[in-house]
Amino acid sequence: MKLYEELVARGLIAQVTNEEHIREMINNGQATFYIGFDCTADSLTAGHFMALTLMKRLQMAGNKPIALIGGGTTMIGDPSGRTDMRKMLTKEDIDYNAACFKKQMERFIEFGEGKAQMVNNADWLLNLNYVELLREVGACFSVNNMLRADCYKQRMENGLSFLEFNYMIMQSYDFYHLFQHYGCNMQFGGNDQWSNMLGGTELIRKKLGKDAHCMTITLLTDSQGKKMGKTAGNAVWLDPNKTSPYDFYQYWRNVDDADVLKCIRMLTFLPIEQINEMDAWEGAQLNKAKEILAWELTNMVHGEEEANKAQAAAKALFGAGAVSADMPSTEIAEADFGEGLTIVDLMVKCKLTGSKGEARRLVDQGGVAVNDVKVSSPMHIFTAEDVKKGDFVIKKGKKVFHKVICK
RNA sequence: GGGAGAAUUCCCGAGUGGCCAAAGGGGGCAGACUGUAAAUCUGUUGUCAGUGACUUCGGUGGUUCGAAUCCACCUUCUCCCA
Repeated sequence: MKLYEELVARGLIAQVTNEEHIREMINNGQATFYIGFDCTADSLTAGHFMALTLMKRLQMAGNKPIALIGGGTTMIGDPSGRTDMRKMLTKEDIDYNAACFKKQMERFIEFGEGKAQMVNNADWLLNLNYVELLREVGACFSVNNMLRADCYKQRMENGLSFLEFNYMIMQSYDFYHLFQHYGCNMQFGGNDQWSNMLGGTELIRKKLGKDAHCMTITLLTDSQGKKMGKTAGNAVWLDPNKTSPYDFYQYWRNVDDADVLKCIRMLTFLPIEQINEMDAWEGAQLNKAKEILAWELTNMVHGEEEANKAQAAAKALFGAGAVSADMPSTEIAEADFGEGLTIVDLMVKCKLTGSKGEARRLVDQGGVAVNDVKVSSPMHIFTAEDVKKGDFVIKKGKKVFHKVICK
C-alpha cells in the first residue's frame, strides 16, 4: 500500500486541493511540505502530536518536511474556529515557547542536512514593511472572499479585530515565502486551517502563476464530536513536566470504546492489517486495544522505558492493587508531620485536591482510601510512622493513585 | 465621530437594594453499576473554620445601616448611524 492510500485508510485526510496530483507527489517522495506550529504555550500538545506523526509518515516515504515555528504568526493569533480573541503574548514569551517546541520536535523528528528542516516565520514576517506588504500581497486578497471564509464564521458574531483578520494574510505569506525560498510545494495542517491554507495557494498562483497544494488532516474528535487531547479543558501536554508519562498513558488508556480504534488508526504506526483485525474486537476486549494505544503513544512520546513504567504502574494499581515505584509521589519531611497530619492535609500537600474543602468533601463521599482501606473521616490522622511503615498510597476516586514518602 | 447596549462564579446564563456564595443548564469531581469504557441514577461543585467568618459578580471611587443590583469616571466588547 502506498503512502497516500495508507493515509486514506487511516482516516487522516480531510481535504486536498488536487487529489491526483498530491497522490502522485507524496507517493513518490516529491513533496517538500510544511506544517506550521503557533507557539501559544510552552509545550506541544497531543493535538500537535498528530501533525508530527504525519510529518514522520511523509518523511518515511521520502518527502521533505519543513517544521515551521510560528514566531511571527503567534504575534497575531489565529482566530480560526475561536469565539474569543487569544490572549496577546509578549515577544519574550513567544521566543521562549518556540525554543520549547523546538526541543520537543527534535526528540521526535530528525532534523539536519537532507532531513527535516526547521524554520521560524519570525525571520521573515517581523521585518515586513506595511505599505510594501499591502501593495505586494494585500492587492491579491479579496476582503469579500476572506469574510466568507469558514474560519472567521464564528467570529463574525462576536467580533473580529483587524489584527486577527490579518492572520490569514500572514499564513499565506509564509507559504509564498517557503515556496520561493525552500521549494516548498505543499502545506499540511489541521482541517480548521483549510481557509488559511488556501489563501497561500491563491497567493502563489496570483503572484507566481504556479500551483501549490494543500492537504488537511482530520481533526481528532471523540464520538461526541469534541476535540480530543484535553482533560477538563486542559491540554494533554507532551512535556513530561506538564503531563507525566503516567498521566499521558492514562489519558489514552481511558478513551471511550467508540474512539479507540480511530485513535489507533490515526495516531499509531502499527501496520494497518493488524489494526483491521482489531476492528472486530468488542466489549471488554477493547480494553486490550486501549492498552495497546496507550503504550504505543507513550512509547513514541516518552520512550520505551517510560511507556513500560507507566504500563507497569497502571497494571499494578488497577490489577492486583500492588504498589509500584513508578506512580506519582510526594515526599514530605518527617518534621512536617509533627503530631500527625489529617488525611485532608495530606491530600492538599500532595496536590491531589485544590483545597481542603474539596478534600473533605471527597472523604465524606467515600472517595478516598489509603492502602485500599477507605478513610471514613476527614479528620483521620496519619503520623510519620504510619507512612514509614510500608508503602503509603492514597487512592482518590477510582483512578488516581499517589504515593506519600516520608523522609 | 454620533447613538444604544453588554461585562456575573470553570463555561453558558438568571439575578435590578437586604431572604445572594448568587437560580438553571453544561462541564468537572465523587458514590452505585461496570471493563480503568459508555449510558443511567444519586451526591457534590468559592476559601477557611463544622451550625459561623471571609473573599467574589470588568476596574476605581461614591450613595446607603446594607450594593452583583443605584450614581460617577475608566477599560473592553457588541449593535445601529456616519
